Amino acid sequence: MVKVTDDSFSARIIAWQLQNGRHHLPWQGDNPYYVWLSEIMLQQTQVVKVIDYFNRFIKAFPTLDELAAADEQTVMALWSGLGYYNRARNLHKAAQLCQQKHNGQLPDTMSELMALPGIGRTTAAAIMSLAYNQPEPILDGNVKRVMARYFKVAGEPNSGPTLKKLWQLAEQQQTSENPRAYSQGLMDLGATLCTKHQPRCLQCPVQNHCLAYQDDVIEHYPEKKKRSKIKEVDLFLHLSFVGNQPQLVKRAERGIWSAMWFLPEFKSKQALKNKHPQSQHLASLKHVLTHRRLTLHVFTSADDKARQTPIERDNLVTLPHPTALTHILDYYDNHHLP
DNA sequence: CATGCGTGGGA
DNA sequence: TTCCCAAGCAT
Repeated sequence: MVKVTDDSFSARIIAWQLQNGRHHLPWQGDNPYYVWLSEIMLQQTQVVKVIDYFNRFIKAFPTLDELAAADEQTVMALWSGLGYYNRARNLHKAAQLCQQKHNGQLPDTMSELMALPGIGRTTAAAIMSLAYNQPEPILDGNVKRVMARYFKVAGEPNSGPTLKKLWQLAEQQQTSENPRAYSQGLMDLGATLCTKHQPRCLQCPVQNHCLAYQDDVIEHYPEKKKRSKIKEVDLFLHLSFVGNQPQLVKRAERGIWSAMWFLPEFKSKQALKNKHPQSQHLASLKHVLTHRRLTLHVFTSADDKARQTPIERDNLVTLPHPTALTHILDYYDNHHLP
């Protein structure tokens, strides 16, 4: 079955990856723990942002064993600022399950991987191909974009029928030749050449057979994602201090910033005023999430405004907290220091 | 199948 | 300013 010339899609992707792809990302290699951790961090997040978090994380937890042995607060604290915090909780749970069920190792089959919390088909397939070099097709945002253009796949990319087509195409193109380079190549291509805006088609290794390129409709594929309506939400928050430390409470297990430490929240201004009659309005800050547009109405006690030193934040290093907390504290410092 | 779940950067 | 979305998954 030796082909003299292999002009297939996968062969071109692999050749391009080996020559032009990324080879020095800190998680690249055959360490399944590194690959897994990076894949979780990279869900809906960009590489440039993940690198620092990844390096800090493996410094604190160099192995799966050490992650499993850590307490959840420490794990989540290292996730602070990265968003989608249930990823961190699921990661920690999954590490403990690996110890209970898989002798402390990350499993190497699709079904076992997908049985772990936080791992779906794409993440499992990424681990299979990148860590174990097994031929398993991935379909992340990059691959969806590449496939949708190359094969001119119409339809909203996350709708059932379109997803089915894209998965079929991903399966058809999958190769057993060099699964690691192939998966990495698809992602590298999507991230560096086949970008959403201004794709660099002239440098693309599969430009010759790309249907969207041939018809000059690259910018129309894939279709735009359907977006659910963003709701406006008002939060009423109370900022107080003991010494220089902001007083925080752990949020509920469900909802936005679940189980994260934040300012005490009230259902209304009236409820806040009832509990803290002396408090005064400090500011109303906007904070936008994917599906919510938050207005953070922050109230603080009059006496607090006499503070002359910056807020003590050392305790925040070990407390899981959302970025919004940092923004509020920054605002306070910027308006109350001499 | 629709919705919930962060954040920051680019156009 | 506003919109879009980046290596998705759970419910």
